[in-house]
Amino acid sequence: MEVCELLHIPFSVSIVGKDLLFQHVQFRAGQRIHTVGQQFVSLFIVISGFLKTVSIDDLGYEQVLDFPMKGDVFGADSISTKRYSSETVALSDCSLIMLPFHNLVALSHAHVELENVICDIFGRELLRKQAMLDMLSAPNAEAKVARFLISLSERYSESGYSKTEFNLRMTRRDIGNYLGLSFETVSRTLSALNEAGLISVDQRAIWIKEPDMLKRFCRIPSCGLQARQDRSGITGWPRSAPGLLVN
Amino acid sequence: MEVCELLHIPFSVSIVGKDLLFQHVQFRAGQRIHTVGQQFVSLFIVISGFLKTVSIDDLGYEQVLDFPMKGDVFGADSISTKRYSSETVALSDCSLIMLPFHNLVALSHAHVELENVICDIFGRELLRKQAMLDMLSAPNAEAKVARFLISLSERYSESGYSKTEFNLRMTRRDIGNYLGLSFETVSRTLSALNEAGLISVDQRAIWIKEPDMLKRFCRIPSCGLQARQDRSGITGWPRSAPGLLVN
DNA sequence: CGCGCGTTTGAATCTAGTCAAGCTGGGTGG
DNA sequence: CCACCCAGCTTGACTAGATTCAAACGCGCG
Repeated sequence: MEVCELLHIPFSVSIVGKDLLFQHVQFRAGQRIHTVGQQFVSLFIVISGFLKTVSIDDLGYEQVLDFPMKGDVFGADSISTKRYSSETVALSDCSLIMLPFHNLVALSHAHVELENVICDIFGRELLRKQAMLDMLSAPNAEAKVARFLISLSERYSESGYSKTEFNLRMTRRDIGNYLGLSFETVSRTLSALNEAGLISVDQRAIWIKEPDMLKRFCRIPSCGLQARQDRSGITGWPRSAPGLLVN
Repeated sequence: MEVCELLHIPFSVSIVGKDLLFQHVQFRAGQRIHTVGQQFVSLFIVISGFLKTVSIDDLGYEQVLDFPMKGDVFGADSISTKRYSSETVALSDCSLIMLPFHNLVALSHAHVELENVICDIFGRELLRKQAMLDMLSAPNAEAKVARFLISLSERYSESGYSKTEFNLRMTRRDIGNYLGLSFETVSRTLSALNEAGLISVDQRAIWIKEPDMLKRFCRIPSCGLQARQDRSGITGWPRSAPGLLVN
């Protein structure tokens, strides 16, 4: 079953042939898959292409929430509200599978082995949000951008692309909005990482030259400054490794 | 059924009497409910008391994720990983209900009307994370703290406490870590809001004097500066209300 | 009473935001 | 085919706002 394949979950033979329940849909770059306020009907799985999902508050301010790509599920954050709370736009031509949530629930009734597929989808969504929190809570701009690049790198490699060379599909502005930075800062930070020899940047093209170095930047700011989390409550110490003190 | 009551969800008579499946547990202030790496067995519902959940990365850096209180469910972010990815500590004496996840799943098999209880729990968790993202993505310290206070206020009022007068149960340091600010900035910002007459602060005691004013601070910085989201991509315009432009 | 933790407040520093100017590359129309 | 345009990107200069370091105060507790 194609769906299971994309999600990397095991599937049993009993459900082979149910593919017809879920239809494929194609979108061109720039098209909107769903909009805010629209009634929630289905989840989407990305087969190919790149997208961005944006929440828009009552005052019209936008906040980029995610950049779905191959194998990702989106729309899950609207399950509880029954209406989409965000909109997602195709950044490139892309093809998706629609998973009408109703069908999914029905299927999981009929096939007990699918029970945890729903849990799994939710779990993914939670992990996704957690990852985003990690980026936003990074100590400074360098760490945020570094984490963003590492995260992209890992997701690309999971989808079978190169882990070290890829193209950014979104604008600096989108990245900045996503990370809570101005787009100038994103641009400057990329230049700085380039200058430092950790990566190579040419417009949208990224080449991660020193992944390990870059990973170190995810925590420790460049100039040897303290990481921001030093401020965190050290309540609950000592931890398992008593030798390693964060301060 | 007490569980349903706490979660504000309807319950049918068919499940009355199943309470015994879920046991109550008490904790004293400072005790740890679960720790990182421990095997995931159950969710917890807060009956009374206040807690904080903290994630701890491989380097020992802490990040406050949540401050659960009456009616909140915690532990849900560990369902997919099978191990707790965070730890939660009691900030005051508190009593909880344990919901062994396995039992919950079994129950939902037996009683179809419970089907969406699980969805509901996940939905709450997603909304919680979204709320946290909103705070972290706020344009500046004032907005973050204002949103934090408003959010607390709403949660208190949902639990039957006063919406305008309450005690902070966590330290400035915890708040700072949660919001991505230094604890000095938190303290200063509270003082500034106090000075401005919007709230009254005395150590842990908070009194929200001008809720509406405070809510305005959630978006618009004090000195009439631009909101940070101005930077966001304005891709996808025009929106439904073409008159309202964010810029 | 004195110790320690949490809090407040001050002063200096520095990061990231803002404003502005110039560059690049892709697409359009003359 | 070339010139133009425009959105996106880069870079510089200045500044507002947050962090850092430091000192002092209040409060609870042994």
